[in-house]
Formats: sequence, structure tokens, C-alpha cells
Amino acid sequence: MRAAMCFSFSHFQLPRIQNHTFSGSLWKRVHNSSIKGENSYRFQLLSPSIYGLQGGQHSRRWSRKSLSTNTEGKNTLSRKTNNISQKISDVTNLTHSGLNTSRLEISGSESVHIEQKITENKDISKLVTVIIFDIETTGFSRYNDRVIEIAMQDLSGGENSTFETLVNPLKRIWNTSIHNISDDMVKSPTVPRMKELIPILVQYIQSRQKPGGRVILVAHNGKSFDVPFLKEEFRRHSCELPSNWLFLDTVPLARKLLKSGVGLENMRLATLREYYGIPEMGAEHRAMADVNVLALVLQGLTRDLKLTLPSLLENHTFKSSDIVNNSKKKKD
DNA sequence: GGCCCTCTTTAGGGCCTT
Repeated sequence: MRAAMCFSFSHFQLPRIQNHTFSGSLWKRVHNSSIKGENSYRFQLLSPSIYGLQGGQHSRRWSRKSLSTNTEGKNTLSRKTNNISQKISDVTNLTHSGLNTSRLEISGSESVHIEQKITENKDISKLVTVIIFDIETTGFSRYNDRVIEIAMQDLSGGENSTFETLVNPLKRIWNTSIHNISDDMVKSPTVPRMKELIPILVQYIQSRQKPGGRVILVAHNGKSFDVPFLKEEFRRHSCELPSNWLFLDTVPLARKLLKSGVGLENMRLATLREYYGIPEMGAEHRAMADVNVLALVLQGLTRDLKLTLPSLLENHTFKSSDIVNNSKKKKD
């Protein structure tokens, strides 16, 4: 199967977020809602630092360009090809010839310096890539259900800062009412299966990693759901999540905020979106819509909890190896 | 399923994810 990927040059501007009480902060964006047609977005992303970090002058305007398959599941041809799409094509071809995805793993030794910089309290924002991600699945069981959509957004911005694709789960989708992703949408020949997507995914994240830096993959309830789910999908295809990927779960941060007595009702993403006055960004429970929301929720959480990038790295990240896989006790 | 909380730890219930 050919996993046809295409570039969608999106134009999406978010509304201005209230409470810019600090300067030089991460997502100090200026967004004006302006949706230009279906699947057409653009937004501006300014400084790639987190609360408390001096990220320098990042007034440069980023134009986010997306890397995606057609998430409506229609069989359309890509309208533009460049080096990255060629790389993806190459990776896909390698997959078909039996690629071992461990070849794509980044050496853990490359990230040694970042721990030193944390210790030395140096600016590490230029070494850390923060990627928000979300998956849609056929259900809650990582053993019996499958991923049907995945979306990612590198907060550094720039070309190809987002990635999204449907995934053919090779099984019936029973929860279409949740996310509106149907069997017909994922059966399109342009929609990759997980077997084909894994090396593409690893290649994409590797392409976003800065030399000698670290990648933090952020998801809401990621430690209990998204990361174990991905880990199981990788295991099912005899792969492992790269050991140098770090993960961050925003639920514990939300719990901390809730306990502080600010009036947050619960820790759901939708509740956090309302709490921070973030407008809906497309259909709820579509991966990229939730990623866009979580990107702004993370901004609010780090601001309210006064979390710096070093403190996030040291106290709130985990590795996939921290998650116990009980798959040996289960049968698909 | 992992995490947190409590009327707990030799347990049970609720939250959060699709």
C-alpha cells in the first residue's frame, strides 16, 4: 500500500488569549480567528519558551505548515512535493522492504548535554522540542482497540510543525459517534496502516528534534491512555517507542490547579478549554482540534502553576519504559 | 489502566482518555 502524504498549507488564527502577565513567555501569540475553508488553517506562533524562561527575542512570525494525509479520508493527490514528503516516501518504501524502525531511533547519548544544562540552569529552550499530540481510537482498551487518527504540533512552529493522519485500524469502528471517524474514511488507499505509519512517525519526530536536544511529547491523560496505547501499537508491530522520547501528561498539572482552589470543576480537556476561554477549534474528539486546544491549555497551566521548562523536565516528564506493559497477561 | 484520594496501605471508588 502506498501511504500518500500531502502538504496542506493551513491558515488558522486563534483568538487572543487573555492574561499576558509575563513577557518573553512561550505562547505569546496573536491570533485572529480566520478560517479559510475546510482543512485550511494558519496561525502565528511566537516565542518557543515556557513560563519563566528567557527565550530571547522570538518576535519572528511563524507560518505553520502542516504535514498530513487527507483527514477526511478522500483519495486526493498531494498538490506539492518537497524534500520531507520525499523522505516520507522513502521511509514508506523502506517499511515495505522490512525496515527495522530501531534504525530511526536517535542516540540517547545526544541528549546528555541537556541534563548538564539543566543542572547549570542554562537556557535549554533552544534544545527542547515540545510536541503536543493526541490520538483517536476505536475505544479505551489498548489491547483490543486501535488508533484511527493521530495529530501532532511542534510548538516551535515553522514548516511542517504539524502532522496529522488517519490510520486504518483494520477493524470495525464502533464509536464513530464519538469522533465522527467512519469505516469508509479509514479505508481510503491514502490512509496508512499503523505498520506503515510507525517509521513515518519516528522519522517525523526525529526531524523535529534539535541537535543534541530532547523531545517532549505532551498529551492529556497521556500516561494512562495515549502513551500506553502507542506503546502497545508499536509492540504489536515488533517495535518500541524510542527510549529517548520524553512524555508529559497534563492531567497531573490540571489536578494541581484544581486543588489550588481556582474554581476548576474537573480535569477534562473540555473543562480546561472553557476555563481558559479557549474557543472550540473544530470538532471535539478530532485529534488536531484537541491538539490545538491542549497547546493553549498547556500555556495556561504552566503560567498558573509557574512551571519552567527545567522543572517540567525534571519533575513531570516520564519515559515509555516507566509504563508497565501487561500485554503478556492479555490477548488481543 | 494509571493515578489520586481517603472513611487507606491486607481497599475501594472516582477521574480521565476513545
